[in-house]
This record gives sequence, C-alpha cells and structure tokens, in this order.
Amino acid sequence: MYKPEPADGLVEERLGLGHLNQHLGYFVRRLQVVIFKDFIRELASMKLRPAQYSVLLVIEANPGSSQAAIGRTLGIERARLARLLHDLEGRAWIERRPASDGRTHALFLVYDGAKALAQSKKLAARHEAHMTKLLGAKRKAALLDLLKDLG
Amino acid sequence: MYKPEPADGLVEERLGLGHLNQHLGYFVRRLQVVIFKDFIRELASMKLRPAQYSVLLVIEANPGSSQAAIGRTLGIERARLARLLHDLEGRAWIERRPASDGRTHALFLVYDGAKALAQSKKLAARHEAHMTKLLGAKRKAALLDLLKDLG
DNA sequence: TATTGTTATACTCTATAACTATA
DNA sequence: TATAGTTATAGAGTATAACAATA
Repeated sequence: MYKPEPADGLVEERLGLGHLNQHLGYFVRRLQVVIFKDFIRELASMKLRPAQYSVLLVIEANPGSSQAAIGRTLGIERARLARLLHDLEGRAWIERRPASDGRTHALFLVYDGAKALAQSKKLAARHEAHMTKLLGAKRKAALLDLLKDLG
Repeated sequence: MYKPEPADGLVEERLGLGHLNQHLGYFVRRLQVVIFKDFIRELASMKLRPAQYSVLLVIEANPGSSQAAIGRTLGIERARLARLLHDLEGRAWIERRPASDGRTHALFLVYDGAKALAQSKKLAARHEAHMTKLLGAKRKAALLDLLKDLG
C-alpha cells in the first residue's frame, strides 16, 4: 500500500496527467485495479477470482437459476461462464441439475461450496476493511451509493 | 406498490445480487466495463485503445519523459509499455530520442501523433458526452470529484 | 427459428523472467 | 549492484463463431 523511500532520498517522480484529468474512465479504472488486486490477494488461499466469487453469491441468492440468467445478471458471456462453472463443479462447490426446460441447467450450491463461500466471505470482509481504510468510510459509502443504481 | 406484470417470458429476467450488493468493487468494475466499451467503440476508427490514449496524453503533457516515468504515472508495467510504444512509434506518432542518461529514452509526440491525438480528443469528447448522458452530469461530476485525489 | 449450453480460436491485458546496456 | 529498456512466455478476461440439443 505504501512504497519505500529510495535510499538516496530522491522521490520517484510522478508526471502530470494532462487532459486525462477530465476522463472519469481513467480514475474508475485505476480504482478498479487497486480493488481487484487487493481482493485477489486476500482470496488467493481460496483460489477464487472476483468473477467466480460473484457467481457463487448470485447462485446462493437465486438457487436453481439457469446459466443464461446468471450470465445476464453479471454481464458474463455464456461461453466464459460455461468454463467458469465447469471449474466450480470440478471442485464440487456447485451442481448442475436438469431443469424443466430441457435446454437449461438449474444451478445450486452444494455442501462444500457453501462452506467455501462462508470462508470466502470472511476473507472478502477483510478486503472490504482494506478498502474502507484506503478510501475512508464516508467516501466509500458515497461511491457505493452513487454506483448502486445503474442497472 | 403496483408493479407491472411483464408479458409472458418476453422480459429477460435479472436476478438479485445477494451479498454482492455490499461490494464496491463489483459496481466499480461494471461501470469501468461500460465506460471502456463505449470509449473503444468511439475511438475504433483511430485504432486507439484506452491505454494508448492515456500514454499519448501523458507524453503530450510531459514531453521528453522517460518510459519509466510514464509507466510509474499510469501504472503500466515497463514490458507492456515497451510494446505499446513500439506500436505508436511504428505509426510515426511518437519518437524515442537518446537522453542524457544513456539508459533512458526521451519520448516526444511528433507531427502525425499530435494530429492523431487532436482527432482522438474530439472522439473522446463524444464518448464523455455519452457518459454524461448515462450517469447524469451531477453524478458524473460527483464521481470524478470522489475519485480524483487517490494518488 | 430461436435459445441454451459447449467447445474452440484469437486478441488484449497482466505478471514474470531473462537478458543487454548503462549508471 | 541497481535501473532502463527489450523480448519472451503464460495466465486471465473478452469476443466470436460453430455446433448439438431442445423449445
């Protein structure tokens, strides 16, 4: 989070951003990278990436959903979601059961998955604490409030 | 409260996010993807990606900078920046001149690059107008204000 | 015909490591 | 020994296309 001072006391120069200061996307991207790096480091012991974690949470909140519904909700392309679920199924964290519509699978967390998700949530809470420290509680809440209703 | 009934199966269902609602990173990521997609589409005619555009702007604002300084400023790893600059040099948009420190290159926009950047800024302004429409001017300004001073 | 899920390919971005040349 | 830049490789994430099974 902080970087050591160079031995000779010289500060590593940071240049001006010029016209980039007008672009919201630049700052959103920088923040997203910082957040994801911390999340990935904190959940490395679970071998769980942000996209995988988000899929587990949406399955938990919507048991029996189809892959198409999950993908639409999270903006994950179906080809990528198929591979991602294949991995989670291989860990015995989720199950794909046949559904009434013969084309779809109904997705469920299974026992190991629920246990892994509970542990992951604890690590994710530590990550959120880091973010609160980085941003300040007020700013973090303000950002969440501004971003939450973009549907 | 009254909720209109969707016509049978015609509305694509969106699932609840569950615990994901507590994670700022999720919403920051979704916004970043939306912003970058629009930017990339708008600047496709220039064949200019967000990272390339940001490098051109920082060179413009800091002529003669080294690659290391640019990379530190934008958070771009030096190996990737070398390839990125190789591409921009191939278009004759930038120049690498020898610097006093024999290890470094001094980077400059050249004529074609300045011309291309001017045109790109026009397209980027159209992109920003899209974002203003999407977010609303007030919210967009509030977000920029909250994110700008994260250093 | 359209939708769901799968496999495959290609491209970008990121993360390393190894190497050179200069300091 | 440390830094600047280059090249190479491997892993995610993303975007397509093609295909089989089902609606």
